[in-house]
Formats: sequence, structure tokens, C-alpha cells
Amino acid sequence: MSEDAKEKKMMIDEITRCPECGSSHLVRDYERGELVCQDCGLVIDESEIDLGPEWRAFDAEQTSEKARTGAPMTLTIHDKGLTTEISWKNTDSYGKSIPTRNRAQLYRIRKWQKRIKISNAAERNLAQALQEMERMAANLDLPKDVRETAALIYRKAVKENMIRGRSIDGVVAASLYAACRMLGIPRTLEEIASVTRVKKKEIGRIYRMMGRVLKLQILPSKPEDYIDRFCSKLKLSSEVKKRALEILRMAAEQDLTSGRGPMGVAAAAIYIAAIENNERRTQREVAEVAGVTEVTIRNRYKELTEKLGIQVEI
DNA sequence: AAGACGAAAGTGGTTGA
DNA sequence: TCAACAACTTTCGTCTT
Repeated sequence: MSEDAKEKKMMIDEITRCPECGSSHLVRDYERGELVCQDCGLVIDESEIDLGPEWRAFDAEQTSEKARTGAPMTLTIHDKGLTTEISWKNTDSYGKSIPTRNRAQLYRIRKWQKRIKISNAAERNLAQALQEMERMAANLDLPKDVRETAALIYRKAVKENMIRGRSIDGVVAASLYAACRMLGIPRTLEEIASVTRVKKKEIGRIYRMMGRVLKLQILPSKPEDYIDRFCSKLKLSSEVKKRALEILRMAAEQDLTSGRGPMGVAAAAIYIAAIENNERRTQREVAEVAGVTEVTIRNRYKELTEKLGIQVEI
């Protein structure tokens, strides 16, 4: 096992207790790529951890024995990671330097390899776009399956000639946004827009067009999907989280959620639940993490308390 | 002084004629 | 294609804690 891999494994093993409440009752939510404390609800680690091959190896020899395959095929590299790489070092596979008389030949091989690999403008664009996508996804701590899905969507978009007249970055951002929603871990448009210079409006527009042209099966996002993340950002207990979900369930029964922005509804439910549990957060704070305004929270809050008959002690 | 409240005007998107 | 419309935002003055 390489030094890097060893180090990585150490870091993963280190996190066994919640830094907030000390509980060791931690559960990894693979779907969302989050490590969550079951007792206080803190999301400890939002970043995705690649657990690597499922077989175990204890030294370098075993690693090479057990690694039956090379790197997995991935959509996030423009050629799906399947072409041959030729090193730029002038050494052979034993590390011996290559004699001068063979260097010219090697140079020609490299040149053609490069030409084959990125053969036309479309390939070049794809390579660039996927690189940009990787950067954005890394900034947002998105799990690998989101990246793969986003890459697939982007490839489809290219096939449908959707890039023409639009910026690559815009289409990349919209692909990521769509992938997040398809996998049930929605990020707000704002969050996506924060890691690119494409405007929120533009991303939304491309996203909607994608839905139509590519016929993506995307359900409207539900308020429930946001509760976990918002509560965690606000450092609210799991009781509040539970209560907020309950409020949402009641609201859904009375049709108070349809036609409303899901983030606004989620924000109001959290706001109410927090007050009920004496963990009051200001409208300002909740609005901040939910990406809506205080006014919207007030409106939803009023609706919810009135229609559901919830009495809030102040 | 900060937070909550609500009115008023503006924005971007959907819908239906 | 265009106007009406619903949801949401921005802004701002006022009240409450």
C-alpha cells in the first residue's frame, strides 16, 4: 500500500467520536456522502471518502496481487480513462535512462499519442469542461456519483448540440445542479453559482432547457431533502430535525407545500421547530443558510402556524 | 441595537387566450 | 405573442425585546 493510501486510511479511522457531543454513534450516509452523528445530528464530514477496492491488502505485494484491474472506467475523464498514458520521463520501465538514439522515436510516439487522444475540437472542449466540472464539484464537496451523473448529463448535452451559443461553464454548472437533484441531494442554485462565474439566472435557464431537451427525470425537489443540511449548518439538535420533518409531513397533508418554494417551506419548518425546542435561531440566520429571504420565512411561518394550529411561545 | 413585522414595488417565470 | 398571475425578493418604516 502506498504512503498516501496509508495516510488516508489513518484519517478515516481517526474519526470515531462526534466532536460536538462525544458520542461514538456515528453513521455514514453513503447516499449523501456525509458522516452524521446519530445523537446530536451533527454532520461531521461532508466530503466523500473513497473507500477504494473492497478487498483488503496489508502490504505492497498483496496490493499488486489483489488488484485485478486497473483504474475503473469513469465518465469524468474525457476519454473515460481508457487510453494509454505515456510518461514524459526519458526512462524505461526499470527507471534506466533511454539512450539518445531512441529519443527521437519516443518523441514521435508521444506526438502521435497526443494527437490520437485529443483529436478534435469537440474532444478538447469535453476535456476542458470535465476538468472544470471536477473543480466545481470538489469545491462543493459533492460525492463521486454526482460527478459521474453530471458528466453523463454533460455528454448528452453535447450530443444534442446544446452548447452552441451558451458558455461551457454554464452548461457544466447546470449539469451538476441537475445531477444533485436527480440523486436527491439538492444544492441551491446559489451554492452552485458560488463556485463559478456563471450567473444563477443563467444556470437556471440552461437547467430548464436540459430538462426539456434531454427529458431528464427530475422530480421537483422536496423540502425534506434540505432539512438535514440546513439543520446541520445551523448546529441544531436532532430533536429539532425530527420536529421539522414532522411539521413538513403535516404541512404536506394540508397541501401547504405544493406551489411553494421548497427551500422556503423547509426554512420555516426549521425556524418553528427550533423555537419549540428552545434553540431559537433568528430569521436572519435561517434565511441565510436556506438561501431565501426573511420575508419568505415569515410568510411560510405564518401559514404553517395558522393552518396547522401550532402555538409558538415567545 | 438587534430582531421581527408587514406594506409596497419589482423580478423572472408560467399559463392560458 | 402577450397580459394576467403567483411566488419570491428587495427595500424600508415601524414596532418589540
